[in-house]
Amino acid sequence: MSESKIRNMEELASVSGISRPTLSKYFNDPESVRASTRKKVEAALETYDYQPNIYAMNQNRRLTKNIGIVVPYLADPFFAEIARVIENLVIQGGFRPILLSSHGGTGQEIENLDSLRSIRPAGVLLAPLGRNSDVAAIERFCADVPTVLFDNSIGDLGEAFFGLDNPQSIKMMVNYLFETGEPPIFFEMRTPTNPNAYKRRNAYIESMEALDLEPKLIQIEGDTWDFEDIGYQGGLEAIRTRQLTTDTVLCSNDRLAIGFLAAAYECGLRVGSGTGCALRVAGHDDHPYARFTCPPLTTVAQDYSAIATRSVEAILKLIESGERAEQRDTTLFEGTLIKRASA
Amino acid sequence: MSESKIRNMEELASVSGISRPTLSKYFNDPESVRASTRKKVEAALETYDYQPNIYAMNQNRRLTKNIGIVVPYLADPFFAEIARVIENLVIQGGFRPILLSSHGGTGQEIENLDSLRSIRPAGVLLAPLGRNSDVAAIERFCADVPTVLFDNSIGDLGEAFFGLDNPQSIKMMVNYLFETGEPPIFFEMRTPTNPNAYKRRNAYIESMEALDLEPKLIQIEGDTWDFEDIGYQGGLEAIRTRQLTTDTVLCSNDRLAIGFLAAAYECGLRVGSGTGCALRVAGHDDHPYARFTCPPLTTVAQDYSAIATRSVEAILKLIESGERAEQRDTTLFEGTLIKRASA
DNA sequence: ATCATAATTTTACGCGCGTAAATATTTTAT
DNA sequence: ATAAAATATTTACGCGCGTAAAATTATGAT
Repeated sequence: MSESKIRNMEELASVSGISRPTLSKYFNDPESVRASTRKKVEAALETYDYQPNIYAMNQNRRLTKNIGIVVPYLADPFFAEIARVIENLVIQGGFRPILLSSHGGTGQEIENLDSLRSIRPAGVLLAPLGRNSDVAAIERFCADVPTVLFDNSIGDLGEAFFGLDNPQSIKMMVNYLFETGEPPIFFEMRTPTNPNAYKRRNAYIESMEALDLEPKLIQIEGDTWDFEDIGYQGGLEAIRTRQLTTDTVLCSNDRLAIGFLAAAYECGLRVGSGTGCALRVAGHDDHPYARFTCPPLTTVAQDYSAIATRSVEAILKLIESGERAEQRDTTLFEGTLIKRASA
Repeated sequence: MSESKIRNMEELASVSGISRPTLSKYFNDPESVRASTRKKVEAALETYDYQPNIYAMNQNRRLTKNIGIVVPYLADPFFAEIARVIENLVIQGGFRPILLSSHGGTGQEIENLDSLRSIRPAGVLLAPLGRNSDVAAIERFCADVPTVLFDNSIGDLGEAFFGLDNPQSIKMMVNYLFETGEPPIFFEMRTPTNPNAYKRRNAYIESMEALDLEPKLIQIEGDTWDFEDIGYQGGLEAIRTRQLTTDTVLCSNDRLAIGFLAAAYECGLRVGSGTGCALRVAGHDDHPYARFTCPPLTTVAQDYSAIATRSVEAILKLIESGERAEQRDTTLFEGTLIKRASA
């Protein structure tokens, strides 16, 4: 291994005996050159340690190998996890993932899209903020860049959408709670930041009415992404002002539930389905920490992996075909009931 | 706003009446041109909506405006939080953050560094995996790229290091626990992935000996980054096999503590410092969720913000000066005791 | 008004690679 | 062996911008 550094493709061409245009072709897609030349190139690459200048490459290519991934809030382990899976799939697909978090802010989301635009990505996977998204800005972005939405849909923006079937999952949970005890009251933010939350509220109401039960909502204030704290504060308030008209609470998501559990604990309410428990609490999403709450949280698991896989497949297909989808492919995955000790 | 799209700097030059080299200078640093020209450029920019091609810029600049940020595990909210703060500071500094997670894997860490190398960053902020890091690879990287380490130091690699003063923080916690009850047993992984853990172990032993107490360790197995699960499994085992020779447990970090709390709950052990409690549990790091465990977790807060701020300052200074540090600047911040209900 | 200084413009070249067209070579089929 | 098809090479140009040097213009203090 002489390891003499090579500065550009020209030099690699001379030492490998392969012409520069062919090398260019090789780096664009190794399969596009004859097997014998591929071998020669790879042999040279092993002794000479060179990699093409990514800026020069991308400046001239019609399409970069970049795929943007935008999530609303990376400090939320749910999004961190799904982003991790997506990143790996993107790399496997031969592309370079660019992960950006909107940190819960409209401005940041737009900046992220602008930032992505400036690197001319081949495609983008976007989990939008939802209610706080600048719809017009996203629409413009989707017009310019092939974009697949996940987790959270906005109108019919994007070439495809993959997410959870909220009506199904909430109905499943409501029915389960009703069958095993008192019907649930629904604990949520009054003005949620995210469309899924609205769908869940509506699904709760419909599920209750289908059971001939009266829906009851506890709607707490809060407009940040500190859901645990919002759930905690709101939980304290709800408990102290005796808003709990039933012993069963269904939280709109696990992070709210984690906060609510902390509030219940502080108020001395024992949570669980066993005897001696004052309250049952269920969440939604199967947050990575839901297994470790006290008691462990009954919830609905989203199929992370399916959402990630299908989203990546969709964007890769779009990129490969070079065309836009004739019609938006919307796929909703069913949730799975995860029974734990809390309800 | 005619909004006629402008394709390159040449065109902007003709419509703005400013020469292209001056425009180039402006985009490199708006402050470097005369105020009157700056105004003209910005006026043109408002009507013509143009932004320089980032690839062409970076191809020719000596230094890009990219700053890499590498954290060991982004699904850990601690790193997600600190990364978020760092990202913002980097943007404020006029640079473009590139956030990468090593996902707990040596291979990924090296890939991240290689990936960063290929985009020729002006500097890198690296929180290494620690024990699992490929030290030689990181050393080579540091030789090529100005790098500041944080959270976790490796030998004396990097131009600077900012992290927690583990001996101080652990001693503080041990003393607190001893003064308010029984001395703590130390709950940790046998082969931690991270140097801080070793420092904490040693600090625990020294702190106990300083108090003329016998250090006791519970060392559990596990080599992944699923600390909650490791703490949970290890906690179950420790409780069931009666390894707890005292009623006070100091966990090496909050994520282990979260798992341990779940185990204690499952075993029916009431945690807290009040009467009727069987166990006191303390953690370390002030994890974002530590406030919401049941009971809320007594822990040591790291000064996120100081670590982030100082790290960014250091890398910006290095970049600006264009020189390497004469000697490594190592700064350890003191932890703050956060008293909650768990101990 | 005068001059020294600072900023800008002009001109020109280079960065590393993509890509197209024409030509040459290799592979595959007959 | 020979022709047809596939692949590689040669040549040449362009991408959008950084940057250096020299010439020009604007600025600000006296």
